[in-house]
Amino acid sequence: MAASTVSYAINGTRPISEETRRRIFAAMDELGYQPNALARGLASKRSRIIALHFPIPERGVGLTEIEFIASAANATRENGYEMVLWTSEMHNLEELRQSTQQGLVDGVVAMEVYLHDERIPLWREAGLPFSLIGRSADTAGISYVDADFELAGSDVVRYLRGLGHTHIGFLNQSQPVTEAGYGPAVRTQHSYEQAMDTAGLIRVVRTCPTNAAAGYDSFEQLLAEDPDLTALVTVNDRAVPGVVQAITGRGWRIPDDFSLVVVGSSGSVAELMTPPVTTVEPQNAEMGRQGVRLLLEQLEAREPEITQILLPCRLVVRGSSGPCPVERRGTIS
Amino acid sequence: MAASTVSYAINGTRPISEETRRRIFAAMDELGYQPNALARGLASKRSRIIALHFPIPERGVGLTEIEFIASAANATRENGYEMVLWTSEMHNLEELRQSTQQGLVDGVVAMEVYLHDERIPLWREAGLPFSLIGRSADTAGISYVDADFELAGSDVVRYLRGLGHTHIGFLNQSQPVTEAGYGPAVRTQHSYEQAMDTAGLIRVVRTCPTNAAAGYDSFEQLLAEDPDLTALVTVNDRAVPGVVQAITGRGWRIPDDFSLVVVGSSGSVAELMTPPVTTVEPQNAEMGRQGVRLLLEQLEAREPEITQILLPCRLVVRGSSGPCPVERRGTIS
DNA sequence: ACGTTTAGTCGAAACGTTTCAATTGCATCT
DNA sequence: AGATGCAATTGAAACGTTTCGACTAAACGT
Repeated sequence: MAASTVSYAINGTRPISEETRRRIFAAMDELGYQPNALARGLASKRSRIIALHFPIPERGVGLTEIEFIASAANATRENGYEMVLWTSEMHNLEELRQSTQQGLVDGVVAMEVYLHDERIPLWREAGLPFSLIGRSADTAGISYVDADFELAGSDVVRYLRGLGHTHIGFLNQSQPVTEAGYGPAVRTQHSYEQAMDTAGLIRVVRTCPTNAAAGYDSFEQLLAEDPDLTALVTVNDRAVPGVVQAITGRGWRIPDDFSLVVVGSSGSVAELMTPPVTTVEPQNAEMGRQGVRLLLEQLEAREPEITQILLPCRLVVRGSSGPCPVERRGTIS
Repeated sequence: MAASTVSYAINGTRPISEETRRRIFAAMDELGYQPNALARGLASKRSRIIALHFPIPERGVGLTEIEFIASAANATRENGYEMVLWTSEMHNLEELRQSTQQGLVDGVVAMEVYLHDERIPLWREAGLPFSLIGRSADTAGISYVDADFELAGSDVVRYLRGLGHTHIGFLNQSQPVTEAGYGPAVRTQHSYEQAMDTAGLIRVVRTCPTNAAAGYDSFEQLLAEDPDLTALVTVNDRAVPGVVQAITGRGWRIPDDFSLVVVGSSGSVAELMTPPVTTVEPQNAEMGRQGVRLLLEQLEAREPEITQILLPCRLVVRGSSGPCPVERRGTIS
C-alpha cells in the first residue's frame, strides 16, 4: 500500500477500488489517523487556511463585529478550512504584508472596509485572493458582500416621514472615521442627505465621537441648529445613551415626543437599551458567512467568478420611534 | 551560502558572523523574502500557531467575549504566533479531537470553561498543551487565568449592605447553563449565598433565560418571593432591560427606590443601558492576554511551570445603585 | 609546538504529505 | 491473437524549511 494510494483515497484525486478504499478508512479510524495539515499544505501549495482581517476599529468593538467573526468562523469550518484571526491595525501595512508573504493563508476576508482601502492594492500585487465584508469606492473585479446602507438611509427617512416627521436629524460616527471614508458612515449619511433633499427637507447633520457623553453634547448642538427636530437617525449606537439622556432631560418622552432610529447596529444591542431602540439592522451573520463563501469560491473554482452582494437591512420597529407629535409638527420649509 | 546558514541567521540557532548575517538580511529585504510558515512548521514540528477555542455560548455572545478574542489575538501576534479561531460546540468533542490531531496547532486556549470540562481529558490524552480562560473544578496541573467571582460575589453584597440594603436578590443565568456548571454563574451565586448567610440575610435566587422578557418575569417572581427586595445582583446582563422595565413599571426609580448591580458584564455594555448600570467587571482584555501568555510559557519554556491566576473584578459604580430607601428598609429577619 | 576547544559554515537527511510519470493487470476491439 | 485502452496502483521527486553531524580555520591552554 503506497502512501500515494492513501492520498488519492483521502482526497478523491484518482479512482481507487472499493476494496482498498475500505481498508484504508478502516485503518484510519483504527489508528485515529489524521493527515498532517502542515505537510499537506506544503506539498499541495494550498494550506486550507484563510485569514479574517479584523483591524480593531478606533470607534471600539461592538456586538456587530463579533457576529461577523463567529459566523465567518463557522462557515470556514463547515467548508473544511481553518480561520486565523488577524488584528493588525489598518495603517500598519508592513505587518500585513509580512503576514501575507509567509504563505500560511490561501486568502483573506477583510472587514472594516474603507472607500479607499490600502489593503486592496497590497493583496492584488501579492496575488493573494481576497473578499470584502463591506466595499470600497472602486469595486471592479472584487468580490464583496455589504449591507445596503444607501437603501437603509432612504428607507429610514421614508419611514419617519410616513410617521409625519419632517425635521429629522442625522448623527454620524466620529469625524476621523467619517473623513477616512468608512463605508457605512459615509453611505448612510449620503443617502439620508439625498432623501431629505428630494423631500425638500432640511438636513441637520453632525459627527460625534462614539460615547455617551459626546452623544449628549452633539444632540444639544443638533437641536440648537434646528429646534423643531422631532426625530433623529444615527449610525452611532454608542452615542445613543447620551442622546436618550438629552431627550429625556428636556422632559420629552420617547417615542411620544421624539423618535430615534439607529442604523447599522444589531438587535442584541438595541434590546439592551431603554426603551429598546428601533433599528435598521444589517444581516451580520449572513454577511460573515457570505464573505467566506466568496473567498472560497475564488480559491476552489477553476474559473472564479466575481460576485458582488448587497444585502438589504431590516427595519425593526421597537419602542423608540412613533408618530410625530402634533403640537411640535413643523412645516416643510 | 547554504540554506542552513540562512536558517541559523534567522532563528539565531547557531552563531553566525556579523558579515554573513548582514548579507543575509540585506538579501532578505531586497527580495522581500519571508520564510514559508508551513515548511518551517513541518521541519521544526512547531507550527507557531495556537488555537483559541471559543464555543459559541448557548446564552448568546456578549461584548465580554469579543474583548477576550481581540486581546488574545493581539497577544498572539505580539509573540510571533498566529491564532486560529475554533468555534466547534462544546458537546461536539469528535470535531475537536479531529482538529487536535491534524497537528496544525501547538496548543489551545480554552474559553467558556465549565466545572467539569470534557476538553481537559481530551487534550491531556492527546498531549496537546493548553491553558484556560476560566477554570474547572479540579485545577491540578493546569495553567489558567480566571476572574475571581467568589470575591466578586462577596464584594457586591458588602457594597450593597454598606448602602443599607438587607433584602438583596440574585438573578442567575439560565438554568441549563447553571446546572451544566458554567463557572462564573455557579461561583458568583455561591459566594452571594455565603455572604448572605454569614450576614444573616435571606437569600432570594432565581435562574433566568438570557433575554429581556425573561428578565421581566423572573424579577416579578423574585419580588413575589420577597416583596421587601431593594436591590438585585445579577450575572445576566441580557435580562437587565426586562428587570429595569419591571422596576420602573412599579413606579420605582433607579437607583432611588431600587438598586441594580451586574456582575461579569463589561463597561461598554453597562454604558449602553439607561441608567448606566453599576457593574463588577472582570478584566477581560487582561485575561485574554494572560491566557495566551500561559500557553506560550508552556510551549517555549524548557521546564514549563503551572501558573494559576485569579484576577479581581473591579466595582464600577454607575447610575443604577444607591442607598437603600428609608421607607422600604426592611428588618433583618 | 601540539592537542583541544570554539566560532562559523556546509551538505545531507528529515518533516509528512501531494503529484507526476511509469507500471501493471485486465477487458475490449478488430 | 495481437493491439489498444482504461482502471488501479506504485515509486520517486518535490514542497521549503530545520536539524544533525561533519568540517575548517582560528584561538586557546599548557
